Amino acid sequence: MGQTVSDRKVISFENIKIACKSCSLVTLCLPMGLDPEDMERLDRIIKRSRPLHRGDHLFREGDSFQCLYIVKTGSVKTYAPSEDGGEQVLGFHLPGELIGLDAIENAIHNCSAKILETSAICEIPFSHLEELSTSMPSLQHQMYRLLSREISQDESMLTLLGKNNAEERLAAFLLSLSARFKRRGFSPFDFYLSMSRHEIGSYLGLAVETVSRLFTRFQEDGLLEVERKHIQLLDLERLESVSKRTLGNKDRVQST
Amino acid sequence: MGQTVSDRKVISFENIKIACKSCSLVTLCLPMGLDPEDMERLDRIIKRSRPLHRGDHLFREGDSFQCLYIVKTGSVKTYAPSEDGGEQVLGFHLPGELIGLDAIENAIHNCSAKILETSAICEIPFSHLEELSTSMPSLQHQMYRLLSREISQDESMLTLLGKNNAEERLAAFLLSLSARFKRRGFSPFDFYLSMSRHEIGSYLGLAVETVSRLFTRFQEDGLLEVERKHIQLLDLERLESVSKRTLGNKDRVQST
DNA sequence: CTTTTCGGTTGATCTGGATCAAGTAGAATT
DNA sequence: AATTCTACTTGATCCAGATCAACCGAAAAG
Repeated sequence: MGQTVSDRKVISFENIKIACKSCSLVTLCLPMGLDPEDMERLDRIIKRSRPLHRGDHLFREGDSFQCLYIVKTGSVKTYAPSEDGGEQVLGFHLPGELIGLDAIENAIHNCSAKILETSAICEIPFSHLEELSTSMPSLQHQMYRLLSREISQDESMLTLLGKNNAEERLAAFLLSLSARFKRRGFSPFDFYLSMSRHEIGSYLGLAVETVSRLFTRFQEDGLLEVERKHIQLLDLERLESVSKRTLGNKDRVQST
Repeated sequence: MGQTVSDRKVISFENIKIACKSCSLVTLCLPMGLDPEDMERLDRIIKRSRPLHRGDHLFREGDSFQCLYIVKTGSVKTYAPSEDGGEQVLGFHLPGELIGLDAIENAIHNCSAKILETSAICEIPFSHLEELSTSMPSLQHQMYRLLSREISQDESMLTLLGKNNAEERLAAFLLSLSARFKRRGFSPFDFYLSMSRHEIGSYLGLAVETVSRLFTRFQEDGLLEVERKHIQLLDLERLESVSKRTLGNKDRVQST
């Protein structure tokens, strides 16, 4: 109990706490680009929880904002619950991705975050982070970049929902996952979907049935192979072309 | 030429340059909450251009990112152009609102910003701002808040596009404008739309014709009075209820 | 003043994807 | 091993909103 987070001489199986500097995500995570000394200072304020399980909440809409969260392993969804029990999925978060940035403004979470599969999560008390960043220009810069990136991503999502039809949306979604897995050293062609069809539909503004039908069609067209949660992308290039035919692009995939 | 921006003893009609401390937007703009001394320091890095006109670009997608922009008077739209000449409108920006936050990450603008009506714009070199914020915790805090707010706004837009039908979207849009005008000391009931029906449609993921028909219907239902760009909201409460009936809400407006 | 242009409106029709309905198969529970 | 339960799939139908088409009227251009 008196032991601080950074004392990790004892490694227990249940409580793996890897410092940033030895974490494989260091090149795409918050500490990216910090010099060793700064990284050490940041490291000291990060808490590493024991693994969380499917269905656990990191936080709920309305909770007071204390920490930012980073996925170390596993995956997390964020969503805006609506009164009638429904939800709008706002994002799926893979290792190295920051969660909770939308809560800084009024210190209240305005979405909920739920674990999709057993995950390790790093927890960063925001007040400490902010304080630290006043004396660490490189950390401040990194925060600006990450916040800005989140805005860019949301904007491209707005474009996707505003202009693209169902098949374009699903293709773009799969390609985005593929690219993100690739950056993390996983196969970009062969992966497991930790989210349900329903959640994919919500994220893309589509009904479950539409998502299901599209998977079937993509498979018939030879674009991919899907069985339950396991998906293999067979033709990234064609998937790419499916994701961005808005008008006039007549090289349709024939399903005969 | 040797005269600095803060020397404004000579006031010319064409070149009105009001310091932040005497600007009416100070309570909702970037310098919000800064103490007088900090505000003065921020003030010195802000450039105030002569008025820009409808159709002028603040920046275009692909431009290198140098400055953030703040609307002082008038209005601006941001949009993502697509190859085929189309565009996705990403936002409409009113006085006090910051433009360009999505460009920080890779120092390239990934959307374009176009003036909707004659507007005065403040220009803030980001490198200076960032530098200043390292020595001004309150400014850094304000930047975090504004970036976070942008994310929240984009997320509620995602929800709007993902879950709400055409009439809910338009009602929500009008209410958002109304609230923002109100905060700025303008009438929340009676204002001019500086954007075209087409731009509203693009922003809301709807066809122009749908927007036009909805205006007509809302008018028939007594919710508002609209003539060309001039709009009067007659019943904010009912508009509110229109904006959030997703399912089951049966108190439909009868158009008889 | 006349003509053109362009933004907006209105009507008619069409369709992508929602909704409704039924069935299937894995995984969890007994 | 039997029984839920839940996620997913597939088919049939429907409808909100897109698209197509025609027209109108304000404002800009000649």
